[in-house]
Amino acid sequence: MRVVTWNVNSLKARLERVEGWLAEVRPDVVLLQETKLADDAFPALTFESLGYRSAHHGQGRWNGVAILSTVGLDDVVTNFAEGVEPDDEARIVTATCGGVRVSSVYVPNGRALDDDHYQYKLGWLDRLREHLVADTGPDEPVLVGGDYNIAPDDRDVHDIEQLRGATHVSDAERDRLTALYDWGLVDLFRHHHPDAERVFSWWDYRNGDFHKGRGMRIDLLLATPSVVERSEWCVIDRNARKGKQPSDHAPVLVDLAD
DNA sequence: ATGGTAGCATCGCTA
Repeated sequence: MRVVTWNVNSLKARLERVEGWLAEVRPDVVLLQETKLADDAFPALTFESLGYRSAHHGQGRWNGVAILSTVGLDDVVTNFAEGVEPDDEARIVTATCGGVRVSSVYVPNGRALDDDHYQYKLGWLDRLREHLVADTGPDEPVLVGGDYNIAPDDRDVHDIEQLRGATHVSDAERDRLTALYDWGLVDLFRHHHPDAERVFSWWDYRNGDFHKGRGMRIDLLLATPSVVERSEWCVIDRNARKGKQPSDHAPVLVDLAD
């Protein structure tokens, strides 16, 4: 079973590229972020024609997350699970696909450490943990993938000194990530590439950052131990960031043994 | 120190 996460930065602007990539890579489960679509504008029929069932949680204009699956799509939960304060924005959707409880998450950016949006980000990450406690357990097969807008450690950014005092690398954000690890999640890319440095999943459109190798690894596939054990391989498809009208994020892939 | 690009939707916001 091949599972991927990809922040597409507008599914409307990216649909052709996404379709082409799906035809080439043939993932079984696809976690999308930043669809920027209302639910009634989500191209479910397009994906159906490619063999995918889908669940979308959108609001139009901004945010929006989706799950596509060829291996079943059951018990869909939009927003946080029952018992967790719902979020005003469309940033999480959860479903059971091929026996794995998967979530597609789009963690708030944070903007700046002194911005209210940063407090929203920290609170959102607290609620993500509460969601996991309410929805499932670490002994279950769980995979929470998406754009976390956090670089887990200093090897996951191009130049840590330049980023001091910025979001994505602050202690408080990384503490929230650690809380998810403490619950039972493991960073699959880091698990498979313990020594990797400067391998990124996002590059700013500006300043030719992609071509200069200046990015961050902020798109993560986090999984519980039973999924980690089944994982054979985890990569970031940097090629998908190339060419005309790319998303500013590259997809992250994992293959799970049956 | 600033502003650079992209998407959506306006004449600014978000990233």
